[in-house]
Amino acid sequence: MKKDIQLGLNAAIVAVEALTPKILTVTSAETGDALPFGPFDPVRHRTLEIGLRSWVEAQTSLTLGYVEQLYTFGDRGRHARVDDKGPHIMSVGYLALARPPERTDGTADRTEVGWRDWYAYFPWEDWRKGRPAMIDEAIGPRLEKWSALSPEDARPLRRPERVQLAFGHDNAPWDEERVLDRFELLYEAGLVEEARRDGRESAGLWDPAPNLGIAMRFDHRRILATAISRLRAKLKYRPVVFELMPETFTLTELQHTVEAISGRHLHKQNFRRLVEQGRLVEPAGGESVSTGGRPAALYRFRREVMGERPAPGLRLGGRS
Amino acid sequence: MKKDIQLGLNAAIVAVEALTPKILTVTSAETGDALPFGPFDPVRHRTLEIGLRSWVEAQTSLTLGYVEQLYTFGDRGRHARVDDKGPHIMSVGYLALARPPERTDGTADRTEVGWRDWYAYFPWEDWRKGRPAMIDEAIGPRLEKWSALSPEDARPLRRPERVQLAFGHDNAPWDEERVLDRFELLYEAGLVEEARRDGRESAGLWDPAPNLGIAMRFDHRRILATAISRLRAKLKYRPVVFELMPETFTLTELQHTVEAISGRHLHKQNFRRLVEQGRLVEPAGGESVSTGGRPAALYRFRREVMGERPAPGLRLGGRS
DNA sequence: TCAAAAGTGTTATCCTTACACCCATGT
DNA sequence: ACATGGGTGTAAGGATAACACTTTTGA
Repeated sequence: MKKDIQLGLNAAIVAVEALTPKILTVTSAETGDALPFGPFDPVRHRTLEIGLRSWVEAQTSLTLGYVEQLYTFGDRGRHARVDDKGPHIMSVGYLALARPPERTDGTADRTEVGWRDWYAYFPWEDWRKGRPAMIDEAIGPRLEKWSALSPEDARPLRRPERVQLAFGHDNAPWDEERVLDRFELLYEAGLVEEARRDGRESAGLWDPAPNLGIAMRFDHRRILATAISRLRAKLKYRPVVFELMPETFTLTELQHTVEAISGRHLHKQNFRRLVEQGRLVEPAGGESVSTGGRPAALYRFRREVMGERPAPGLRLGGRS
Repeated sequence: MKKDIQLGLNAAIVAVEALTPKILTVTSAETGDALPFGPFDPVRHRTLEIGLRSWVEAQTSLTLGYVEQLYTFGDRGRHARVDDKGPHIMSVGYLALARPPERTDGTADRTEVGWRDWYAYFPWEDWRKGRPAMIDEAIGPRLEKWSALSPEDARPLRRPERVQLAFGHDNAPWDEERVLDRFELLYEAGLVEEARRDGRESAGLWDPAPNLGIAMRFDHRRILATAISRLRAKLKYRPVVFELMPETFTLTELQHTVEAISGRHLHKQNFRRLVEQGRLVEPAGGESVSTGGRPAALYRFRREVMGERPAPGLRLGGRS
């Protein structure tokens, strides 16, 4: 006996302003923060992506540029308490990139649409000023404890390895792309609010850690983690940063944008050489209105690279 | 007015035997080749992946190891003639890896389940013996013509650039990961049977090219192209090859497997150094039963790497 | 002894990383 | 003149790509 299903679309819409990566959220007093969500109506829209663009534009008066499908979730129990009665709702997650926000007018209701620093949801992901202290203070010890509870429990890997790989303890390197792995660990260990809310407190140790990021509705923080992972990875082999930049920009602005997304600090010259060797930009003429120092030259994206090289991106190397 | 939807799951199940990459297909006289397909029943299965594993095991008596979600298609018109009446069917594509097939018994009916060389569907993708002649003979000229029809039509890129990037004409390098891009070009240009069948003959030039691979049902060949692209890419940063290998193997067997998947010929020593430096394998003791020459040492996968390095894979370089 | 496949050694080259230093502008 | 950010030169170390050659087996 087949059962019919309803499909929802979730969008992680990203923009970078000055030094902060921002994500479009819908907040209401009752339910907290959520990603924009809309139903998919197969009668009105030919493809999922068309459906997504359509309601996003209607709700936020924002035109999306780059859009990419992330993942489809069919997990029962996504919607907190399961009753197994109503229609089954599945959801497809999307990543979308937008130009810096002017101001986004929310929809009516008592909900509020706005841009928020994504590191508010993942404070441990921002390494631009060095390794965040909370990793060694709040997260590390608690994950060690959880890890010791049943170290042989092996799904993909055994717990100690997972923790070490994800958070780079014991001089293992930090891999900024593993945003999702890290969030999943914290969830499984019961260290984020979502875990308790979903009734997993018994699984881990519900040892209330101070401020492991703001929680989101349903599994939206998981979708956001997927989006960040994907974006951080894609940066390196496809020129997606430019979807987030204005028409012309300085090299430092470009670097700051990449740093905001990847959460790492980058070496100035090496970054510039990368951009230059990759022939990703061309001089746009003119100089920026200086912000305190010497005025910077303006550049624009060289769209031609997309037709020249196989994988034009910013091959940021290991550290620094 | 929301309309309910039915969800189907498609699996591209891959195994490599000797020198050929194989894909599990379901063939019937009426409908031709198809990927294994099953409905998703949200009542019986908690997640999509569980649902997939369940019917694959039931139908093919094959236990899947590695499974990865590829993409969700909601395109109307996927199922050839649209009537807009029946339930709307969407499908989620999966990539799965299996050990070399012993023999897979088909389901009853008049359909036949079997393993087929994936290059039967994409003959232009096998570069192990050099650039396939059909690219310059059959494909090149026809795509040039199509490209010239409306060179300014720009979706992602303009046609000439797309063709050059995808097929590497004019000394542009061949990127073995762009399997999907290439198939989409051929489809848009009306050079594969699926295009004509879907009623797109007018769009391109229906200039019957000889044997551009065997067609598949619905958009299954597109899903397969996505699977190959993903697998070829993943090979390079995650140790997925070993999901396709027996417990112990020789380095040459490993190389042949990688070559079968990536469709390229690899340099022997460089490949070995890569494997060694990556610390991906360890000696298993013993030697292979020799097949005509000097017996080779046996190795096994070192699972520990997954816990040691961030992206353990076979970073196959540019060419050779 | 010859074919067939296994298994090294070595070099030129490029890319990555990290040094440290100079330049142009506003206050 | 000095603070602030913009903008280079260059050298050490490592990874890559390509060279050709030796070794061990079975027939």
